[in-house]
Amino acid sequence: MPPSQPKRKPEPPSNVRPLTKRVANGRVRPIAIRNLQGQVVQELGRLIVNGELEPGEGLPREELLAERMNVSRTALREGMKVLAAKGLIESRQKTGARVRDTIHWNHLDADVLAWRCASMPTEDFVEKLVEMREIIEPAAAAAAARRRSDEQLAQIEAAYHAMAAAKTLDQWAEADLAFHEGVLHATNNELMISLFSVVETALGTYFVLSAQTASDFRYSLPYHKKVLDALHRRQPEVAREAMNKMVADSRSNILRHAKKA
Amino acid sequence: MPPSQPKRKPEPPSNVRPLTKRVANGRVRPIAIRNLQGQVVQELGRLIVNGELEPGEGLPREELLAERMNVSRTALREGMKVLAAKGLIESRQKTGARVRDTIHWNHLDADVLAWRCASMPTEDFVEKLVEMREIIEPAAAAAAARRRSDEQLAQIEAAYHAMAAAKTLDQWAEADLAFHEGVLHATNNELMISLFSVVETALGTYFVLSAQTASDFRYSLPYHKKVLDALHRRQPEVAREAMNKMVADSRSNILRHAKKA
DNA sequence: CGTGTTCTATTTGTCATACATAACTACATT
DNA sequence: AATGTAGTTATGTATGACAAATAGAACACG
Repeated sequence: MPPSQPKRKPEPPSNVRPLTKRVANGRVRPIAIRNLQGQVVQELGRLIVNGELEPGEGLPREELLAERMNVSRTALREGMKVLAAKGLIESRQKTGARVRDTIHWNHLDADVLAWRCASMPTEDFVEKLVEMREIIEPAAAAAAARRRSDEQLAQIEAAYHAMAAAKTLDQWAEADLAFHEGVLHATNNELMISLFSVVETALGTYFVLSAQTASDFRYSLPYHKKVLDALHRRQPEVAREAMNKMVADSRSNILRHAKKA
Repeated sequence: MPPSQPKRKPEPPSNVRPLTKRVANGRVRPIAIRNLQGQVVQELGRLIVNGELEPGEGLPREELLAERMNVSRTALREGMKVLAAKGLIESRQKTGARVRDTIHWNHLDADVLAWRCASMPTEDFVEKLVEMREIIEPAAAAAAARRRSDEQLAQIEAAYHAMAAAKTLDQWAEADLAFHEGVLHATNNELMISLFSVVETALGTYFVLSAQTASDFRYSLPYHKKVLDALHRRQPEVAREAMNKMVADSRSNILRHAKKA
Protein backbone atom coordinates (compact mmCIF):
# COMPACT_ATOMS: atom_id res chain seq x y z
CA MET A 1 0.00 0.00 0.00
CA PRO A 2 1.10 3.53 -0.73
CA PRO A 3 2.17 5.68 2.17
CA SER A 4 0.18 8.51 0.61
CA GLN A 5 1.38 11.86 1.78
CA PRO A 6 -0.43 13.39 4.75
CA LYS A 7 -3.46 15.46 3.91
CA ARG A 8 -5.82 16.14 6.73
CA LYS A 9 -4.30 16.60 10.13
CA PRO A 10 -1.09 18.40 9.17
CA GLU A 11 -3.10 20.97 7.25
CA PRO A 12 -2.14 24.13 9.14
CA PRO A 13 -5.07 26.57 8.96
CA SER A 14 -7.05 26.54 5.72
CA ASN A 15 -4.81 27.40 2.81
CA VAL A 16 -5.44 26.39 -0.76
CA ARG A 17 -7.87 23.52 -0.60
CA PRO A 18 -6.71 20.49 -2.61
CA LEU A 19 -9.56 20.81 -5.07
CA THR A 20 -7.77 18.59 -7.59
CA LYS A 21 -9.66 20.03 -10.49
CA ARG A 22 -8.21 18.07 -13.36
CA VAL A 23 -9.05 19.57 -16.73
CA ALA A 24 -7.86 16.61 -18.80
CA ASN A 25 -6.23 17.05 -22.18
CA GLY A 26 -8.81 16.55 -24.86
CA ARG A 27 -11.24 14.47 -22.87
CA VAL A 28 -14.10 15.38 -20.65
CA ARG A 29 -13.68 14.43 -17.05
CA PRO A 30 -13.96 17.45 -14.85
CA ILE A 31 -15.00 15.44 -11.81
CA ALA A 32 -13.52 17.78 -9.31
CA ILE A 33 -12.98 15.87 -6.13
CA ARG A 34 -15.13 17.64 -3.62
CA ASN A 35 -15.48 14.83 -1.14
CA LEU A 36 -12.85 13.14 0.91
CA GLN A 37 -14.65 9.96 0.11
CA GLY A 38 -14.36 10.72 -3.60
CA GLN A 39 -10.66 11.08 -3.09
CA VAL A 40 -10.54 7.62 -1.60
CA VAL A 41 -12.41 6.24 -4.59
CA GLN A 42 -10.04 7.89 -7.04
CA GLU A 43 -6.85 6.89 -5.24
CA LEU A 44 -7.74 3.28 -4.58
CA GLY A 45 -9.50 2.92 -7.92
CA ARG A 46 -6.44 4.03 -9.81
CA LEU A 47 -4.18 1.78 -7.79
CA ILE A 48 -6.35 -1.24 -8.50
CA VAL A 49 -7.03 -0.60 -12.17
CA ASN A 50 -3.38 0.15 -12.86
CA GLY A 51 -2.48 -3.18 -11.34
CA GLU A 52 -0.49 -1.80 -8.42
CA LEU A 53 -2.85 -3.82 -6.27
CA GLU A 54 -3.20 -7.20 -7.87
CA PRO A 55 -6.44 -9.19 -7.98
CA GLY A 56 -6.70 -11.52 -5.03
CA GLU A 57 -4.54 -9.23 -2.99
CA GLY A 58 -6.02 -8.28 0.31
CA LEU A 59 -6.19 -4.67 1.42
CA PRO A 60 -5.04 -3.65 4.89
CA ARG A 61 -7.66 -3.57 7.59
CA GLU A 62 -9.97 -0.59 7.41
CA GLU A 63 -8.53 1.00 10.50
CA LEU A 64 -4.97 0.89 9.19
CA LEU A 65 -5.89 1.91 5.66
CA ALA A 66 -7.93 4.83 6.93
CA GLU A 67 -5.01 5.98 9.02
CA ARG A 68 -2.59 5.72 6.11
CA MET A 69 -4.87 7.70 3.82
CA ASN A 70 -5.53 10.22 6.55
CA VAL A 71 -9.27 9.84 6.53
CA SER A 72 -11.71 8.44 9.02
CA ARG A 73 -12.97 4.90 8.79
CA THR A 74 -16.35 6.36 7.81
CA ALA A 75 -15.06 8.12 4.73
CA LEU A 76 -12.91 5.15 3.78
CA ARG A 77 -15.81 2.74 4.01
CA GLU A 78 -18.09 4.94 1.92
CA GLY A 79 -15.41 5.03 -0.73
CA MET A 80 -14.94 1.29 -0.59
CA LYS A 81 -18.66 0.76 -1.10
CA VAL A 82 -18.41 2.69 -4.34
CA LEU A 83 -15.47 0.58 -5.48
CA ALA A 84 -17.42 -2.53 -4.56
CA ALA A 85 -20.33 -1.26 -6.66
CA LYS A 86 -17.95 -0.98 -9.59
CA GLY A 87 -16.94 -4.59 -9.01
CA LEU A 88 -13.35 -3.78 -8.14
CA ILE A 89 -13.29 -5.04 -4.58
CA GLU A 90 -15.24 -7.29 -2.30
CA SER A 91 -15.10 -7.39 1.43
CA ARG A 92 -16.21 -9.93 3.97
CA GLN A 93 -16.06 -10.08 7.68
CA LYS A 94 -12.96 -11.42 9.29
CA THR A 95 -11.25 -11.89 5.92
CA GLY A 96 -11.12 -8.24 4.99
CA ALA A 97 -11.35 -6.60 1.59
CA ARG A 98 -9.82 -8.16 -1.51
CA VAL A 99 -9.29 -6.95 -5.04
CA ARG A 100 -11.66 -8.94 -7.24
CA ASP A 101 -10.61 -10.71 -10.39
CA THR A 102 -10.75 -8.49 -13.47
CA ILE A 103 -13.61 -10.56 -14.84
CA HIS A 104 -15.91 -8.99 -12.30
CA TRP A 105 -14.95 -5.38 -12.91
CA ASN A 106 -17.47 -3.05 -14.52
CA HIS A 107 -15.20 -2.33 -17.43
CA LEU A 108 -17.85 -0.10 -18.99
CA ASP A 109 -17.96 2.20 -15.98
CA ALA A 110 -16.81 5.68 -16.89
CA ASP A 111 -14.41 5.89 -13.95
CA VAL A 112 -12.87 2.49 -14.60
CA LEU A 113 -12.33 3.41 -18.24
CA ALA A 114 -10.82 6.74 -17.25
CA TRP A 115 -8.47 5.11 -14.75
CA ARG A 116 -7.28 2.69 -17.37
CA CYS A 117 -6.40 5.55 -19.67
CA ALA A 118 -4.91 7.78 -17.00
CA SER A 119 -1.48 6.44 -17.68
CA MET A 120 -1.03 5.93 -21.41
CA PRO A 121 -3.22 2.94 -22.32
CA THR A 122 -1.55 -0.17 -23.67
CA GLU A 123 -1.80 -0.83 -27.36
CA ASP A 124 -3.89 -3.89 -26.72
CA PHE A 125 -6.43 -1.91 -24.73
CA VAL A 126 -6.64 0.66 -27.50
CA GLU A 127 -7.39 -2.20 -29.85
CA LYS A 128 -10.23 -3.34 -27.60
CA LEU A 129 -11.67 0.16 -27.45
CA VAL A 130 -11.58 0.40 -31.21
CA GLU A 131 -13.30 -2.93 -31.56
CA MET A 132 -16.10 -1.72 -29.32
CA ARG A 133 -16.51 1.41 -31.38
CA GLU A 134 -16.72 -0.64 -34.54
CA ILE A 135 -19.54 -2.63 -33.03
CA ILE A 136 -21.44 0.14 -31.30
CA GLU A 137 -21.32 3.12 -33.58
CA PRO A 138 -22.44 1.73 -36.94
CA ALA A 139 -25.32 -0.02 -35.22
CA ALA A 140 -26.18 3.17 -33.37
CA ALA A 141 -26.10 5.17 -36.59
CA ALA A 142 -28.49 2.74 -38.22
CA ALA A 143 -30.87 2.83 -35.27
CA ALA A 144 -30.67 6.61 -35.14
CA ALA A 145 -31.53 6.87 -38.82
CA ARG A 146 -34.69 4.92 -38.07
CA ARG A 147 -35.82 6.59 -34.90
CA ARG A 148 -34.24 10.01 -34.55
CA SER A 149 -36.51 12.96 -33.84
CA ASP A 150 -36.14 16.24 -35.68
CA GLU A 151 -34.82 17.86 -32.55
CA GLN A 152 -32.19 15.15 -32.13
CA LEU A 153 -31.15 15.59 -35.75
CA ALA A 154 -30.84 19.31 -35.20
CA GLN A 155 -28.54 18.71 -32.26
CA ILE A 156 -26.31 16.45 -34.32
CA GLU A 157 -26.29 18.97 -37.12
CA ALA A 158 -25.28 21.69 -34.68
CA ALA A 159 -22.38 19.54 -33.55
CA TYR A 160 -21.39 19.03 -37.16
CA HIS A 161 -21.33 22.74 -37.79
CA ALA A 162 -19.28 23.27 -34.66
CA MET A 163 -16.77 20.77 -36.03
CA ALA A 164 -16.67 22.56 -39.34
CA ALA A 165 -16.05 25.85 -37.58
CA ALA A 166 -13.50 24.52 -35.10
CA LYS A 167 -10.20 26.40 -35.04
CA THR A 168 -8.35 24.40 -32.42
CA LEU A 169 -8.01 20.72 -31.65
CA ASP A 170 -9.85 21.25 -28.38
CA GLN A 171 -12.82 22.85 -30.07
CA TRP A 172 -12.84 20.06 -32.61
CA ALA A 173 -12.64 17.37 -29.96
CA GLU A 174 -15.54 18.84 -28.03
CA ALA A 175 -17.74 19.10 -31.09
CA ASP A 176 -16.74 15.65 -32.31
CA LEU A 177 -17.72 14.17 -28.99
CA ALA A 178 -21.04 16.01 -29.10
CA PHE A 179 -21.69 14.61 -32.57
CA HIS A 180 -21.19 11.04 -31.48
CA GLU A 181 -23.14 11.57 -28.28
CA GLY A 182 -25.95 13.00 -30.36
CA VAL A 183 -26.04 9.91 -32.55
CA LEU A 184 -26.25 7.64 -29.51
CA HIS A 185 -29.05 9.74 -28.04
CA ALA A 186 -30.92 9.63 -31.32
CA THR A 187 -31.19 5.86 -31.04
CA ASN A 188 -33.67 6.53 -28.24
CA ASN A 189 -32.37 3.42 -26.53
CA GLU A 190 -30.97 4.26 -23.13
CA LEU A 191 -28.93 1.06 -23.02
CA MET A 192 -27.16 2.30 -26.12
CA ILE A 193 -26.70 5.75 -24.59
CA SER A 194 -24.98 4.23 -21.58
CA LEU A 195 -22.28 2.99 -23.94
CA PHE A 196 -21.28 6.58 -24.49
CA SER A 197 -18.61 6.18 -21.83
CA VAL A 198 -16.86 3.73 -24.13
CA VAL A 199 -17.09 5.96 -27.19
CA GLU A 200 -15.99 8.93 -25.13
CA THR A 201 -12.93 7.09 -23.86
CA ALA A 202 -12.08 5.76 -27.28
CA LEU A 203 -12.32 9.19 -28.87
CA GLY A 204 -10.39 10.77 -26.03
CA THR A 205 -7.61 8.25 -26.41
CA TYR A 206 -7.60 8.89 -30.11
CA PHE A 207 -7.14 12.60 -29.59
CA VAL A 208 -4.35 12.08 -27.09
CA LEU A 209 -2.50 9.67 -29.33
CA SER A 210 -2.95 11.59 -32.55
CA ALA A 211 -2.41 15.05 -31.07
CA GLN A 212 1.29 14.82 -31.79
CA THR A 213 1.13 14.76 -35.56
CA ALA A 214 -2.39 15.72 -36.51
CA SER A 215 -2.44 19.32 -37.52
CA ASP A 216 -4.94 18.13 -40.10
CA PHE A 217 -7.46 17.11 -37.47
CA ARG A 218 -10.33 18.05 -39.71
CA TYR A 219 -9.82 15.30 -42.21
CA SER A 220 -12.75 13.21 -40.92
CA LEU A 221 -15.29 15.97 -41.52
CA PRO A 222 -16.57 14.47 -44.81
CA TYR A 223 -17.27 11.19 -43.03
CA HIS A 224 -19.39 13.01 -40.51
CA LYS A 225 -21.21 14.78 -43.31
CA LYS A 226 -22.17 11.47 -44.87
CA VAL A 227 -23.51 10.18 -41.58
CA LEU A 228 -25.43 13.37 -41.00
CA ASP A 229 -27.00 13.20 -44.45
CA ALA A 230 -28.02 9.60 -43.99
CA LEU A 231 -29.62 10.44 -40.66
CA HIS A 232 -31.41 13.34 -42.30
CA ARG A 233 -32.80 11.09 -45.02
CA ARG A 234 -33.55 8.30 -42.57
CA GLN A 235 -31.42 5.76 -44.41
CA PRO A 236 -30.28 3.21 -41.83
CA GLU A 237 -27.99 1.16 -44.03
CA VAL A 238 -26.34 4.20 -45.56
CA ALA A 239 -25.76 5.62 -42.11
CA ARG A 240 -24.32 2.32 -40.91
CA GLU A 241 -21.91 2.12 -43.80
CA ALA A 242 -20.81 5.74 -43.49
CA MET A 243 -20.15 5.35 -39.79
CA ASN A 244 -18.43 2.08 -40.47
CA LYS A 245 -15.97 3.74 -42.80
CA MET A 246 -15.35 6.55 -40.38
CA VAL A 247 -14.50 4.20 -37.56
CA ALA A 248 -12.44 1.91 -39.78
CA ASP A 249 -10.41 4.87 -40.92
CA SER A 250 -10.03 5.98 -37.35
CA ARG A 251 -8.79 2.49 -36.48
CA SER A 252 -5.98 2.52 -39.00
CA ASN A 253 -4.95 5.96 -37.81
CA ILE A 254 -4.93 5.27 -34.13
CA LEU A 255 -3.15 1.95 -34.33
CA ARG A 256 -0.45 3.50 -36.44
CA HIS A 257 0.09 6.06 -33.69
CA ALA A 258 -0.22 3.56 -30.88
CA LYS A 259 2.58 1.47 -32.37
CA LYS A 260 4.87 4.47 -32.45
CA ALA A 261 4.45 4.99 -28.71
CA MET B 1 -41.58 7.94 0.46
CA PRO B 2 -42.66 4.50 1.57
CA PRO B 3 -43.37 3.97 5.22
CA SER B 4 -41.56 0.64 4.94
CA GLN B 5 -42.60 -1.70 7.68
CA PRO B 6 -40.44 -1.87 10.81
CA LYS B 7 -37.59 -4.33 10.68
CA ARG B 8 -34.83 -3.81 13.13
CA LYS B 9 -35.84 -2.64 16.53
CA PRO B 10 -39.01 -4.71 16.97
CA GLU B 11 -37.02 -7.86 16.30
CA PRO B 12 -37.42 -9.67 19.60
CA PRO B 13 -34.38 -11.88 20.20
CA SER B 14 -32.80 -13.45 17.13
CA ASN B 15 -35.33 -15.54 15.30
CA VAL B 16 -35.23 -16.33 11.60
CA ARG B 17 -32.96 -13.74 10.08
CA PRO B 18 -34.54 -11.97 7.09
CA LEU B 19 -31.99 -13.39 4.70
CA THR B 20 -34.17 -12.55 1.68
CA LYS B 21 -32.57 -15.19 -0.45
CA ARG B 22 -34.43 -14.79 -3.69
CA VAL B 23 -33.95 -17.65 -6.11
CA ALA B 24 -35.56 -15.92 -9.10
CA ASN B 25 -37.55 -17.80 -11.67
CA GLY B 26 -35.40 -18.56 -14.67
CA ARG B 27 -32.90 -15.80 -14.16
CA VAL B 28 -29.72 -15.61 -12.22
CA ARG B 29 -29.64 -13.12 -9.42
CA PRO B 30 -28.95 -14.87 -6.18
CA ILE B 31 -27.61 -11.75 -4.50
CA ALA B 32 -28.69 -12.73 -1.04
CA ILE B 33 -28.95 -9.58 0.98
CA ARG B 34 -26.45 -10.08 3.74
CA ASN B 35 -25.91 -6.46 4.60
CA LEU B 36 -28.35 -3.97 5.96
CA GLN B 37 -26.74 -1.54 3.61
CA GLY B 38 -27.45 -3.89 0.71
CA GLN B 39 -31.07 -3.88 1.75
CA VAL B 40 -31.11 -0.11 1.51
CA VAL B 41 -29.62 -0.31 -1.98
CA GLN B 42 -32.20 -2.82 -3.13
CA GLU B 43 -35.19 -1.01 -1.64
CA LEU B 44 -34.32 2.48 -2.80
CA GLY B 45 -32.98 1.21 -6.12
CA ARG B 46 -36.20 -0.56 -6.93
CA LEU B 47 -38.27 2.45 -5.93
CA ILE B 48 -36.27 4.73 -8.17
CA VAL B 49 -36.01 2.47 -11.20
CA ASN B 50 -39.70 1.60 -11.06
CA GLY B 51 -40.48 5.28 -11.12
CA GLU B 52 -42.09 5.45 -7.71
CA LEU B 53 -39.56 8.15 -6.99
CA GLU B 54 -39.46 10.42 -9.99
CA PRO B 55 -36.30 12.04 -11.35
CA GLY B 56 -35.75 15.45 -9.84
CA GLU B 57 -37.62 14.42 -6.75
CA GLY B 58 -35.74 15.05 -3.56
CA LEU B 59 -35.35 12.35 -0.96
CA PRO B 60 -36.11 13.05 2.69
CA ARG B 61 -33.21 14.11 4.85
CA GLU B 62 -30.88 11.30 5.77
CA GLU B 63 -31.90 11.34 9.38
CA LEU B 64 -35.59 10.95 8.59
CA LEU B 65 -35.06 8.41 5.84
CA ALA B 66 -32.81 6.33 8.05
CA GLU B 67 -35.42 6.33 10.75
CA ARG B 68 -38.16 5.31 8.34
CA MET B 69 -36.09 2.44 6.99
CA ASN B 70 -35.04 1.43 10.46
CA VAL B 71 -31.34 1.66 9.85
CA SER B 72 -28.67 3.97 11.13
CA ARG B 73 -27.58 6.98 9.15
CA THR B 74 -24.27 5.19 8.54
CA ALA B 75 -25.87 2.22 6.81
CA LEU B 76 -28.20 4.45 4.85
CA ARG B 77 -25.36 6.62 3.62
CA GLU B 78 -23.28 3.66 2.53
CA GLY B 79 -26.24 2.43 0.53
CA MET B 80 -26.78 5.84 -1.00
CA LYS B 81 -23.17 5.97 -2.11
CA VAL B 82 -23.73 2.78 -4.07
CA LEU B 83 -26.83 4.22 -5.70
CA ALA B 84 -24.85 7.35 -6.53
CA ALA B 85 -22.17 5.16 -8.13
CA LYS B 86 -24.87 3.65 -10.31
CA GLY B 87 -25.87 7.16 -11.34
CA LEU B 88 -29.34 6.94 -9.81
CA ILE B 89 -29.01 9.68 -7.24
CA GLU B 90 -26.85 12.66 -6.48
CA SER B 91 -26.53 14.48 -3.20
CA ARG B 92 -25.12 17.80 -2.22
CA GLN B 93 -24.83 19.58 1.04
CA LYS B 94 -27.77 21.54 2.25
CA THR B 95 -29.79 20.64 -0.84
CA GLY B 96 -30.09 16.96 -0.01
CA ALA B 97 -30.25 13.97 -2.30
CA ARG B 98 -32.18 13.98 -5.55
CA VAL B 99 -33.07 11.30 -8.05
CA ARG B 100 -31.05 11.99 -11.18
CA ASP B 101 -32.48 12.14 -14.64
CA THR B 102 -32.64 8.75 -16.36
CA ILE B 103 -30.01 9.88 -18.86
CA HIS B 104 -27.40 9.59 -16.15
CA TRP B 105 -28.32 6.12 -14.92
CA ASN B 106 -25.96 3.25 -15.56
CA HIS B 107 -28.51 1.33 -17.54
CA LEU B 108 -25.99 -1.43 -18.19
CA ASP B 109 -25.48 -2.09 -14.50
CA ALA B 110 -26.64 -5.57 -13.56
CA ASP B 111 -28.69 -4.34 -10.63
CA VAL B 112 -30.39 -1.59 -12.58
CA LEU B 113 -31.30 -4.05 -15.31
CA ALA B 114 -32.61 -6.51 -12.74
CA TRP B 115 -34.71 -3.87 -11.02
CA ARG B 116 -36.26 -2.89 -14.33
CA CYS B 117 -37.29 -6.46 -14.93
CA ALA B 118 -38.42 -7.16 -11.38
CA SER B 119 -41.94 -6.19 -12.23
CA MET B 120 -42.79 -7.45 -15.72
CA PRO B 121 -40.82 -5.27 -18.12
CA THR B 122 -42.71 -3.09 -20.55
CA GLU B 123 -42.90 -4.21 -24.15
CA ASP B 124 -40.84 -1.26 -25.22
CA PHE B 125 -38.04 -2.16 -22.82
CA VAL B 126 -38.06 -5.73 -24.10
CA GLU B 127 -37.66 -4.28 -27.58
CA LYS B 128 -34.62 -2.33 -26.42
CA LEU B 129 -33.06 -5.39 -24.85
CA VAL B 130 -33.57 -7.34 -28.05
CA GLU B 131 -31.99 -4.58 -30.08
CA MET B 132 -28.92 -4.70 -27.85
CA ARG B 133 -28.65 -8.44 -28.27
CA GLU B 134 -28.85 -8.07 -32.02
CA ILE B 135 -25.94 -5.69 -31.91
CA ILE B 136 -23.79 -7.41 -29.34
CA GLU B 137 -24.07 -11.10 -29.95
CA PRO B 138 -23.38 -11.43 -33.68
CA ALA B 139 -20.37 -9.17 -33.29
CA ALA B 140 -19.22 -11.18 -30.31
CA ALA B 141 -19.59 -14.43 -32.20
CA ALA B 142 -17.45 -13.09 -35.02
CA ALA B 143 -14.78 -11.87 -32.63
CA ALA B 144 -14.85 -15.16 -30.76
CA ALA B 145 -14.39 -17.11 -33.99
CA ARG B 146 -11.23 -15.11 -34.58
CA ARG B 147 -9.70 -15.16 -31.15
CA ARG B 148 -11.14 -18.00 -29.09
CA SER B 149 -8.74 -20.35 -27.35
CA ASP B 150 -9.21 -24.09 -27.42
CA GLU B 151 -10.13 -24.06 -23.77
CA GLN B 152 -12.77 -21.41 -24.37
CA LEU B 153 -14.20 -23.42 -27.23
CA ALA B 154 -14.35 -26.48 -25.00
CA GLN B 155 -16.31 -24.52 -22.43
CA ILE B 156 -18.82 -23.41 -25.05
CA GLU B 157 -19.09 -26.93 -26.34
CA ALA B 158 -19.75 -28.20 -22.85
CA ALA B 159 -22.57 -25.70 -22.50
CA TYR B 160 -23.96 -26.88 -25.82
CA HIS B 161 -23.98 -30.46 -24.65
CA ALA B 162 -25.66 -29.44 -21.43
CA MET B 163 -28.36 -27.78 -23.51
CA ALA B 164 -28.79 -30.89 -25.60
CA ALA B 165 -29.11 -32.98 -22.45
CA ALA B 166 -31.43 -30.59 -20.60
CA LYS B 167 -34.65 -32.15 -19.33
CA THR B 168 -36.25 -29.13 -17.75
CA LEU B 169 -36.59 -25.50 -18.72
CA ASP B 170 -34.40 -24.52 -15.79
CA GLN B 171 -31.57 -26.77 -16.88
CA TRP B 172 -31.92 -25.48 -20.40
CA ALA B 173 -31.90 -21.87 -19.28
CA GLU B 174 -28.79 -22.35 -17.22
CA ALA B 175 -26.91 -24.06 -20.04
CA ASP B 176 -28.12 -21.54 -22.59
CA LEU B 177 -26.85 -18.71 -20.44
CA ALA B 178 -23.51 -20.50 -20.07
CA PHE B 179 -23.28 -20.84 -23.84
CA HIS B 180 -23.75 -17.16 -24.46
CA GLU B 181 -21.45 -16.23 -21.62
CA GLY B 182 -18.84 -18.52 -23.11
CA VAL B 183 -19.07 -16.78 -26.46
CA LEU B 184 -18.59 -13.38 -24.86
CA HIS B 185 -15.60 -14.63 -22.90
CA ALA B 186 -14.10 -16.10 -26.05
CA THR B 187 -13.90 -12.63 -27.55
CA ASN B 188 -11.12 -11.99 -25.06
CA ASN B 189 -12.30 -8.42 -24.83
CA GLU B 190 -13.30 -7.56 -21.28
CA LEU B 191 -15.40 -4.62 -22.43
CA MET B 192 -17.46 -7.10 -24.39
CA ILE B 193 -17.65 -9.44 -21.43
CA SER B 194 -19.07 -6.67 -19.27
CA LEU B 195 -22.04 -6.59 -21.61
CA PHE B 196 -23.02 -9.99 -20.35
CA SER B 197 -25.39 -8.34 -17.89
CA VAL B 198 -27.44 -7.19 -20.85
CA VAL B 199 -27.48 -10.57 -22.56
CA GLU B 200 -28.29 -12.22 -19.26
CA THR B 201 -31.24 -9.93 -18.65
CA ALA B 202 -32.49 -10.30 -22.19
CA LEU B 203 -32.33 -14.08 -22.04
CA GLY B 204 -33.90 -14.13 -18.60
CA THR B 205 -36.78 -12.00 -19.79
CA TYR B 206 -37.18 -14.27 -22.76
CA PHE B 207 -37.48 -17.31 -20.54
CA VAL B 208 -39.97 -15.65 -18.27
CA LEU B 209 -42.12 -14.49 -21.15
CA SER B 210 -41.97 -17.67 -23.16
CA ALA B 211 -42.22 -20.07 -20.24
CA GLN B 212 -45.98 -20.11 -20.53
CA THR B 213 -46.24 -21.82 -23.88
CA ALA B 214 -42.82 -23.20 -24.66
CA SER B 215 -42.82 -26.87 -23.94
CA ASP B 216 -40.63 -27.03 -27.03
CA PHE B 217 -37.91 -24.96 -25.45
CA ARG B 218 -35.25 -26.91 -27.29
CA TYR B 219 -36.10 -25.57 -30.71
CA SER B 220 -33.12 -23.22 -30.84
CA LEU B 221 -30.58 -26.00 -30.40
CA PRO B 222 -29.71 -26.21 -34.12
CA TYR B 223 -28.90 -22.51 -34.15
CA HIS B 224 -26.48 -23.03 -31.31
CA LYS B 225 -24.93 -25.92 -33.16
CA LYS B 226 -24.23 -23.74 -36.16
CA VAL B 227 -22.58 -21.09 -34.01
CA LEU B 228 -20.52 -23.72 -32.24
CA ASP B 229 -19.34 -25.20 -35.53
CA ALA B 230 -18.38 -21.82 -36.89
CA LEU B 231 -16.39 -21.08 -33.75
CA HIS B 232 -14.70 -24.45 -34.07
CA ARG B 233 -13.69 -23.75 -37.66
CA ARG B 234 -12.77 -20.16 -36.85
CA GLN B 235 -15.15 -18.70 -39.42
CA PRO B 236 -16.06 -15.21 -38.19
CA GLU B 237 -18.64 -14.35 -40.82
CA VAL B 238 -20.36 -17.70 -40.57
CA ALA B 239 -20.52 -17.35 -36.81
CA ARG B 240 -21.92 -13.86 -37.11
CA GLU B 241 -24.63 -14.94 -39.49
CA ALA B 242 -25.59 -17.97 -37.42
CA MET B 243 -25.84 -15.90 -34.28
CA ASN B 244 -27.72 -13.28 -36.19
CA LYS B 245 -30.38 -15.75 -37.22
CA MET B 246 -30.64 -17.11 -33.72
CA VAL B 247 -31.26 -13.71 -32.22
CA ALA B 248 -33.60 -12.65 -35.00
CA ASP B 249 -35.68 -15.74 -34.42
CA SER B 250 -35.63 -15.07 -30.72
CA ARG B 251 -36.87 -11.55 -31.43
CA SER B 252 -39.92 -12.66 -33.32
CA ASN B 253 -40.71 -15.15 -30.57
CA ILE B 254 -40.36 -12.84 -27.65
CA LEU B 255 -42.24 -9.93 -29.16
CA ARG B 256 -45.11 -12.23 -30.02
CA HIS B 257 -45.29 -13.22 -26.36
CA ALA B 258 -44.75 -9.72 -25.06
CA LYS B 259 -47.74 -8.47 -27.01
CA LYS B 260 -49.93 -11.14 -25.48
CA ALA B 261 -49.10 -9.91 -22.00
C1' DC C 1 -4.38 -40.65 12.79
C1' DG C 2 -8.05 -38.47 10.78
C1' DT C 3 -12.42 -36.08 11.46
C1' DG C 4 -15.80 -33.39 13.19
C1' DT C 5 -16.84 -29.79 16.91
C1' DT C 6 -16.31 -25.94 19.85
C1' DC C 7 -13.92 -21.73 20.99
C1' DT C 8 -11.68 -17.67 20.24
C1' DA C 9 -9.57 -13.85 18.00
C1' DT C 10 -10.02 -10.69 14.47
C1' DT C 11 -12.25 -7.99 11.11
C1' DT C 12 -16.11 -6.02 8.97
C1' DG C 13 -20.93 -4.31 9.92
C1' DT C 14 -23.82 -1.22 12.49
C1' DC C 15 -25.02 2.29 15.69
C1' DA C 16 -24.99 6.78 18.17
C1' DT C 17 -23.20 11.25 18.77
C1' DA C 18 -20.65 15.25 17.93
C1' DC C 19 -18.81 18.53 15.08
C1' DA C 20 -17.14 20.55 10.33
C1' DT C 21 -18.49 22.37 6.08
C1' DA C 22 -21.05 23.98 2.27
C1' DA C 23 -24.93 26.39 0.47
C1' DC C 24 -29.10 28.84 0.91
C1' DT C 25 -31.76 32.74 3.30
C1' DA C 26 -32.36 36.94 5.08
C1' DC C 27 -30.84 40.76 6.95
C1' DA C 28 -27.70 44.61 7.34
C1' DT C 29 -24.33 47.85 5.56
C1' DT C 30 -22.25 50.78 2.27
C1' DA D 1 -29.02 48.24 -5.74
C1' DA D 2 -25.07 45.79 -4.84
C1' DT D 3 -22.50 43.62 -1.64
C1' DG D 4 -21.22 41.60 2.40
C1' DT D 5 -22.38 39.10 6.66
C1' DA D 6 -24.51 36.20 9.94
C1' DG D 7 -27.69 32.39 10.72
C1' DT D 8 -29.83 28.09 9.36
C1' DT D 9 -29.87 23.51 7.72
C1' DA D 10 -28.56 19.29 5.57
C1' DT D 11 -24.76 16.63 4.13
C1' DG D 12 -19.79 15.38 5.11
C1' DT D 13 -16.47 13.65 8.47
C1' DA D 14 -14.68 11.93 12.78
C1' DT D 15 -14.82 8.94 16.82
C1' DG D 16 -15.79 5.33 19.92
C1' DA D 17 -18.41 1.50 21.08
C1' DC D 18 -20.55 -2.75 20.23
C1' DA D 19 -22.76 -6.66 17.19
C1' DA D 20 -22.06 -10.29 14.07
C1' DA D 21 -19.68 -13.37 11.22
C1' DT D 22 -16.07 -16.50 10.40
C1' DA D 23 -11.16 -18.32 9.62
C1' DG D 24 -8.28 -20.78 12.20
C1' DA D 25 -6.77 -22.78 16.41
C1' DA D 26 -7.71 -25.90 19.96
C1' DC D 27 -9.99 -29.77 21.24
C1' DA D 28 -12.74 -33.95 21.76
C1' DC D 29 -13.81 -38.20 19.67
C1' DG D 30 -14.17 -42.06 16.51
